[in-house]
Amino acid sequence: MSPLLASPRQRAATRRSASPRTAGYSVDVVLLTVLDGQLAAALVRAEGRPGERLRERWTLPWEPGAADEALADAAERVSRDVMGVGPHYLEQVGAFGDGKRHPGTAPLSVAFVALVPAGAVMPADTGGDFFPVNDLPALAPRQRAMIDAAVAHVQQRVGHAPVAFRLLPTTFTLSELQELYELLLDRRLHKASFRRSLQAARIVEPTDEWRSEGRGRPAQLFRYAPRRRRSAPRGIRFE
Amino acid sequence: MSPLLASPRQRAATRRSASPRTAGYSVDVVLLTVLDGQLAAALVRAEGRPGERLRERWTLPWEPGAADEALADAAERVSRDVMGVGPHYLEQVGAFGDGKRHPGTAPLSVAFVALVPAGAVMPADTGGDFFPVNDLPALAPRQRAMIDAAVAHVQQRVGHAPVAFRLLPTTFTLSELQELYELLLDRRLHKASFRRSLQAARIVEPTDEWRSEGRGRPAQLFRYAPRRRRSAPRGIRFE
DNA sequence: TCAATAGTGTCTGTTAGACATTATGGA
DNA sequence: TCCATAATGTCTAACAGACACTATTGA
Repeated sequence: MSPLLASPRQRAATRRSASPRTAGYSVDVVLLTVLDGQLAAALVRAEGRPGERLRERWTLPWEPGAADEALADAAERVSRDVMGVGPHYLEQVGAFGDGKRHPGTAPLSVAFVALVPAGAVMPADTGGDFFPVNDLPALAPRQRAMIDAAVAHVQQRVGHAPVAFRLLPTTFTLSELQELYELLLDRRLHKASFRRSLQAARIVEPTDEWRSEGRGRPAQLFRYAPRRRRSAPRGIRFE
Repeated sequence: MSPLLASPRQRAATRRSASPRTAGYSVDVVLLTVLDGQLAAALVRAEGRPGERLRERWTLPWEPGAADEALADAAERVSRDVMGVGPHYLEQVGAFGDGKRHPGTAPLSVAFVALVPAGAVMPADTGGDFFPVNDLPALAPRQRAMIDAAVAHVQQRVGHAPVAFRLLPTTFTLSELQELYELLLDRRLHKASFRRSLQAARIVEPTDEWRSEGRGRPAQLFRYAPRRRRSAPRGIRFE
């Protein structure tokens, strides 16, 4: 079988089988997207070991770590194997061990979080699917912990990094953007204040397109377009 | 030699020598404190390999990871080996690999940051010292990266976790607290506003002690005493 | 007394949130 | 036409920062 003809799933499975360059850790990627107004994570079918019963089992996409490679390169490859294209946002979440079980035999896993724009489709040959993070199938405990940490990671960065825009298509309405912020922050936001802050921050620009969504006035579409703007934050936040 | 009589340095060195439970990663700890108005990190003398020249070499305190142990437990033990007591604050920074060299042979290192109150003394038998993070001796590239990331980690959390209070003695003046915030945030703060925000947050309480520091009016000493106070942050911060 | 630092009261500009109003489409 | 949603103007309370002032010590 030529590697050029292998599906992403086959390539990943080949890589996961023991190789000489394998080190004692795995690189796991939590691909997050928005689905039906909820955060959802990509899972792929776990390898069925010989003798294992047939119930469907899922796992985070992962591959064994190589001793001489940058962690982020491995994570990007894992992401591309799942979605067909590289992620728009990829960041390390941390290392997980603590004796919790993992599909691989590695004692340690390095988790990454990748963001997938809402509506992006996972190629069929990936053999995976997106699951709402609040309604996940049974997973290895360590992978469950990595998903929780990835979601917390994104929530913590939503005010300091353009994570929300990586979860939206290139154009979007301001209501969609606000709903996403409310989902990530888990609290309601004031519409007028939200738009005032957006305008002051100068990180979106209007397009000349409008979208009519059922009843009501059509909404203008915007795109992410951060402008040079340096403003030291005022005050301190104690917590 | 009985382990009960061994110094922390000897215990750590014994643990670093290859053991059956060793996995393919190391646990490195960046112990930060405040020294002369600057952030400083703890370094210990590197093991002199046979045939190596005599120039003094330094390394972050570390030990090899064990396959069946929680990462944080190893990091706490490393911290205790350096300072004699467990740290008041310990948090994982992330995993570092990327081919950069490390004193050990591990392809991967998990970095932790620990905070040490200003003025705490490192036991003499540790064989280590604190170095200002802006004036470090030669270090393995991976450890240099871990120190940089640890400092950035603390700076990012200063508004959301009580990291500043872990870098101060149990009692302190409000001017000392403000100077520390200014050091961590790298910007000047307004005195009256700083104290108003402190009062509103109710995270310090006055003691009945005062300290006279050379000339000028003596300052009242405060202690960290967070009270139940839930206030959702207002607004969003775009950046 | 002067100098230096701690601590506080008052004023002002900015901004988050409440509220109301207009705009513009579909049913 | 009515209804739903977009978009925006106005008002107010909260708050950050400027400034000035008092308080209390050592030199």
